[in-house]
Parts: sequence; structure tokens; C-alpha cells
Amino acid sequence: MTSARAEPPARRRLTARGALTRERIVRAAADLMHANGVAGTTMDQVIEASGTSKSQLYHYFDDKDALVTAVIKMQTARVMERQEPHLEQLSSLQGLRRWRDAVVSFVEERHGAHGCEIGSLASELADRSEPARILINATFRSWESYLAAGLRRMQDRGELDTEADVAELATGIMAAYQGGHLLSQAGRTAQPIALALDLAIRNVEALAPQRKSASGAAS
Amino acid sequence: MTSARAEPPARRRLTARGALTRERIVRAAADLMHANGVAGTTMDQVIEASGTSKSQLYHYFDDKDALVTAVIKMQTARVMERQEPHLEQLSSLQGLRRWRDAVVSFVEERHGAHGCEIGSLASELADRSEPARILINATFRSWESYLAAGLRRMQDRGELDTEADVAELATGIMAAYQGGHLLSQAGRTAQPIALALDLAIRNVEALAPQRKSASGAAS
DNA sequence: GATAATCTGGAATACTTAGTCTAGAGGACG
DNA sequence: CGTCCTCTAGACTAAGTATTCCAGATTATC
Repeated sequence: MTSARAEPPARRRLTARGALTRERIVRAAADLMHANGVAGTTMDQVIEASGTSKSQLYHYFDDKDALVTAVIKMQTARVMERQEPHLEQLSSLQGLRRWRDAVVSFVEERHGAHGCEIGSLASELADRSEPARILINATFRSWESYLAAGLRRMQDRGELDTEADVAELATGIMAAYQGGHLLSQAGRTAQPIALALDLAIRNVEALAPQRKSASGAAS
Repeated sequence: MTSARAEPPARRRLTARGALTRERIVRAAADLMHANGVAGTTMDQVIEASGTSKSQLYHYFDDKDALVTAVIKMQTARVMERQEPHLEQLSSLQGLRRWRDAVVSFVEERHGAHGCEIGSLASELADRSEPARILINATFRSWESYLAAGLRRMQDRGELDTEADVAELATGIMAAYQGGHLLSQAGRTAQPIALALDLAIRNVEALAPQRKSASGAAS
């Protein structure tokens, strides 16, 4: 137990200006890597796109791997920010369908181009960098847990069988999302992700308790 | 209409030996690119892994893009060969479950490592090379059509509602496969793809006609 | 078996790329 | 207001990387 510091390399103090520069670099890198892949993005491109210099880049990041780590974290934050408003208050089938619609619209806008920010990173990095894989997997799990929390609220409201395993359902929905996204990317159309999510949601519908809800609609 | 040849650059005659060398190159490239990505694979690595030389590589392929095209075609053939035996005779829910089991076992063996051969290529290339995207999309569609044909046989045998849209179901199952594969890759466990396929198959089960089948089993 | 093709060996080229290094500007904080 | 740390500039290095090229071995085909 000498002076051993665990994981974080204890980044030195950051000036306000420094934080801004760092942010600009990561943002540019994230965009480039999403469009051209990690291996397809060069440090020089990041420098140019961010309007910084070599020494700045290497001042804030030891090497490309460190930059990639920061990019993964930023993309995680981005995706979560985009998803949170929909998932945070998810508590009904209708809410689930609204989420589906938002996702499909998002994919439709770009004609499927550029897959899911996290999904692309996962595909490229999962087998080639263990630290990256761990970060990305954590993002998936946390994303799923948001979904699962919503499903649990649906159980509480009597819209979903309490026997259903919400974690497993969430994984299934997540898979439909990622797979649909990939097929939409290859086909340049939102149809696959729309179908995939519909299929997944139909599963949730099928797990609705026998209608004896508060609304009292007779069969 | 002079001498215009359409797509294929009219590859010159190939000797038996030449065909073999070419094959060796593509096989090595396919393996490397599956493991390290297209951008992460160098021509020199391909040369070394295939035991060939620079002039051989460039004798058979104009450039890296041409090699990548050949790799996509080989991976398509590989995946289809692996899937065909299961999908060709698919005509029942049980057959569908057997397919699922085979897929899950396959993923389990490698602990999720290395995603689907086609899925990885799709993620890396779909946005960066239009010819590649088209090839890959065609593979997905053809793969789905195998699945759809099996579902249609299930309809014929009365195991699936004839109203069900088999093409859409097939796309949904394919998305579950791809998304499940990706999540399994990130998590290094077959659980996600197992759950995703189970979810998709449960959907097919739910579309079974009201039991009035020939077997006449009472409830 | 001549001859023209395919096929192979490997050096050479032109360019990229990640990462280093020296020098100095700018701000924080006593 | 001086001193130290953060921050920036940009040339430089060393190692790759795709691709070309010339020369020669091998094989098809007449």
C-alpha cells in the first residue's frame, strides 16, 4: 500500500480554458469516429476538425487509446441524454410505443446512416480492447436497466404480468434495437428497426395480465 | 454498345493454381478482417498469413477494395453454408428452436467473441463504401428470405397463422439475431442472443393458429 | 517445343500515421 | 509582480502502409 493509485491516472488540474479545449477535441473525435470508425480516424483529422494542435491533443490524452476512452464516455452520455426523456417516465405500453416512434423517426431522418453510436463502437472495439469492451458493455447494461425500470413501472400499474422477467425483456428489446439499427444501416431504410421494435413490443403486449384492470372493460 | 462490359471487370483466365492462390489470399484476409476489422488489417498481414507475396496479392486484386469485396462474398458464402442446413428444412416451431439452439451453441463456444461475420462487416462498411453496403444488404435480404421460406412452410403445415407476414417476421428474427450477437460480443456471454432469439420465437408461437391441428391433442 | 500468357519474387516508392520534443505564451496564486 | 504550472505551437522522428515495378519462373495452347 505505498502510493498506489487505482484506476484513474489522477489527471492534473484543469483550467476552465483547458476543459473547454479538451471538450472540443473529444467532440470532434466522437463525430469523426462515429462517421469513419475508430481505426479510420487519424489524430491529424481530430486536430484539424477541433481546430487544435498536436501538442494540445497529446497534452490532454496520452495516446489514441485514451482519446477513444473519452469518446466512448461522451457517446454514452449523448445516447443516454437522448434516451432518458423517453425512458425516465416510461410506465405504460403507450409510453413504450412513443419511445419506439421516437427511435424510428430518428433513424428515418438519417435514412439509417451511421448506426447507433454505441453499437458501432461495440462492433469495432469489443474484441480488440478489453477496457473499451468493459465500458461499452456497462453502457448497454445501464441502458437496459432504464428500460427494465420502465417495464417494472408497467408491472406496478398492472400493464404487465408481474411474473415477467423485466431484465430479460429489456435485453430482448435492446437486441431488437441494435439489430434493427444495423439492418437499417445496411438497407438505408428505417423499416427493419421499426419491424424489430414492433416485434419486441408485441411481446410485451402479450404479457399483459388478463384484462381486469381498473378501467373495468369487459371482454 | 461498343465493347462495354457491365459490372465484372472481366477477370482474365485463372489457372487451377491461380484459383488456389487467390482462394488462399481471400481466406486469410477474411479471417484477419473478421478478427481485426477491415481497416485494422494490412495488406502485409494478408500476405504473411496467406504465405504469398506482394505481387501475387496485387496480381489477383487491383487494390484493397477489390480484396474486401471478395472477402464479403466469401463471408456470405460461409455464413450461408453454416445456416443452410438448419434453414433449408425448417418447417416447424421445433425446427426453429433447433436453429436457435445451434446459433446459441455457436456463440457460446466462442464466448461471444467475434460478432457475426456479416454483421461486423456491415457495421464497418455500410456507411463507408456503397458497393460494400449493397453486397452486405443483399446478404441480409437473402438470409432473411431463407428464414421467411421456412416460416411459409410452417404456415403450410398449419403451425403459423396464414395472415402473418413472414417477410416481416423474418426481418424481426434477423434483427434479434444481429442485435443479440452484438450484445453477446460486448458481454462475452451467449445470454443476450439466447434471450433475443427466445423473444423473437415466442412471437412466432403467439401467431400459431387456434389449436385445431391434426394431432388433436386436448388441452 | 515455341510462344505468349499467367503467375511469382521482392525491392523500391510515395505517403500516412502515431507519437516526441523543444520552446515559449498565458494564467493562477502567493 | 514573480514564480510555477497549465496550455499551445509546430517541427521532427520512426515506423507503417498501399501500391508500383521489373525481372524471372511456370504453365497453357497451338
